[in-house]
Amino acid sequence: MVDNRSIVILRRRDLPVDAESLAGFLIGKSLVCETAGGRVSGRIVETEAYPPGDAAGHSFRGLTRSNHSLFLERGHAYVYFAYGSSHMMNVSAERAGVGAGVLLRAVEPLEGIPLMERRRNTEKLHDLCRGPGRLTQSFGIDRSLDGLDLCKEGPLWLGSAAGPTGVVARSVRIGITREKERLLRFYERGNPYLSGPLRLRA
DNA sequence: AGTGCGATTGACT
DNA sequence: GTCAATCGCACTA
Repeated sequence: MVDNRSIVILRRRDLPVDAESLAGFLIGKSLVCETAGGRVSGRIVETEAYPPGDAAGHSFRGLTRSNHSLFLERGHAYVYFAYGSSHMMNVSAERAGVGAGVLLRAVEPLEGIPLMERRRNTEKLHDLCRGPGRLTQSFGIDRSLDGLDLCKEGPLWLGSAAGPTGVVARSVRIGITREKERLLRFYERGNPYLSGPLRLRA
């Protein structure tokens, strides 16, 4: 069972200074969004690392107007808009000036489920936060939160684990064409709220 | 100024 | 399982 009162903001010094380590570290931790609409939160159950020099990463071609948040000190939000329909959220993952991120791919809904249902226009618990575009929709995350410090009080922050974390497994990343063989996707084994094909959930 | 392409989703066979 | 919608951005000229 989950106890919301035990969730506290993660301190930056607790975050590993490395995309791959951070991606594993974030499994089981909390994501909390508090806006005018209300408070929603969930348990991070699936992430992907996009380390420095990774040809699949958005920082690969260097600093640009839209990807600058990836180059912020670890623990900042990088939010971008893809396919004309979906926002995706990353956590910047290295020291300042180095471009790297951890993509949040799935979250287990905890608080604010009715609000998530309205934003997603479905009452299927499974489909609320399963997938990078879906979880940002449920949480109300868009480009206005790009660059936000997630280790600080504010509308969006990272919290400690609200309960025990299961076995963390890894696999290839989903939906990319370059460096597709690298095992940089992390997930809580067997969790029912994971995205991706069944064979990548066990 | 024009072009091509996604770290996806939802609808459909 | 397949497939099209959709648009911001980087790249070419």
